[in-house]
Amino acid sequence: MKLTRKKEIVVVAAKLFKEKGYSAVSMRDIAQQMDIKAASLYNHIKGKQEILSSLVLHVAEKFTNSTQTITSQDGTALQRLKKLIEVHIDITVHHADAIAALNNDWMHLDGQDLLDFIAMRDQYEENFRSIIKQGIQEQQIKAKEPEVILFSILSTLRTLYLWNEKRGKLEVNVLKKELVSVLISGIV
Amino acid sequence: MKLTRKKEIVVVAAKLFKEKGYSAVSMRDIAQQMDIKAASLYNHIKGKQEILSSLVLHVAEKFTNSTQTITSQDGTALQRLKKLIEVHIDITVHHADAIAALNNDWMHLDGQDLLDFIAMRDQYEENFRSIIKQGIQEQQIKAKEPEVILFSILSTLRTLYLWNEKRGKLEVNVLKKELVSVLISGIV
DNA sequence: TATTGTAACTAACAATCGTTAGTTTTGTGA
DNA sequence: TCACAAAACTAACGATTGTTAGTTACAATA
Repeated sequence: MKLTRKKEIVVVAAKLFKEKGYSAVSMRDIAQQMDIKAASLYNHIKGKQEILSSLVLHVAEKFTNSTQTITSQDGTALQRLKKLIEVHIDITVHHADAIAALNNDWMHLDGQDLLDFIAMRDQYEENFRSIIKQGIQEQQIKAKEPEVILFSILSTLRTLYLWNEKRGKLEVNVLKKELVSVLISGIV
Repeated sequence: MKLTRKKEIVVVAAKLFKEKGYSAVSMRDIAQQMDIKAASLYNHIKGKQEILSSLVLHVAEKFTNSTQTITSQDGTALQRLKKLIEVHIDITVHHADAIAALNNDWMHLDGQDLLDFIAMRDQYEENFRSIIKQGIQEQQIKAKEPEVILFSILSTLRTLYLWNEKRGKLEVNVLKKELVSVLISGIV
């Protein structure tokens, strides 16, 4: 595996991107965090853009593939929705920093990477939307504005990465159970 | 009102910050959008930092004051929660761009501005948390983990600014009603 | 008309940015 | 021990950053 050092860079960069955003983090910042000089980074990566795109596209694929798998399998809308929330939590717990970049820095991708990202994001949303519409049609889900439901669940899931640190003692399985309950059944 | 031109700058900057983030927007970008040169901006503002802080602190105060007012008034937890959601929607509709900066660029504040912001944010969250705990105590709200409930509602409200453009045809009052329903009663 | 304040301008500054070229150190396998 | 590749280094580049100094255009007021 020659990839070891490159991955190290990406992981370190992700942590810095999460704190200050892609644009506010310099190559010298990343290098300093690794105790090397900025120029040395270029022995392992092509440039700053490559760090961002490996970071963002990799985790974007995970999300898109997950929704794709779920929508292609059997199940009621509610079963699918529950599965979707759980998968989202799993990915978030393991890739919190990358998700920060996905949420906040995707617009700094360029060229084909940007197009690819947008395509994946749209497909992800569309899969999510279809599950909700299916649920409304099957009368498992209230006939509210589908976009309001989509938005409120999606916002919560997307921001989960911020909250993961403070999660602390809360077990992942407890979090899954509670969040599924809150998002689906409400709080009253 | 000598403030006219300054406010113009802040408004223009806010729109740019929303698209690319504070760090990726240069003073020359802002100036170009106003059809003047970058140096001319300094006839009206002290620097880039001042743009950010007027933007962020102003709207942060609105939020903190709102929750403060609500928690100081009479009402059940659910009534307060409903009011909180509605107020949040109102502020978001009128200050979407500033909220983008508040969400994504607050960490680029410096000195006292940063401390003030964090204090307001903490106070806001604490007010929110106390309402939920009150609701659980009064058995109006399910005895779930308070932090999970707080987090899921707060995430949705904080990300609302992103969704405000796509809201389009949806009336504000309809949005309020639907969102209150979804966040409190769930979707089933 | 003369004056004054506002708001624009040009030009330039030091600092920092991502990146490249060329060189030296380091570790590994023959 | 020697050779080679991996990975670090120094030095520097052109571009861009936020900002300052000094000057000019223009409108309102006295």
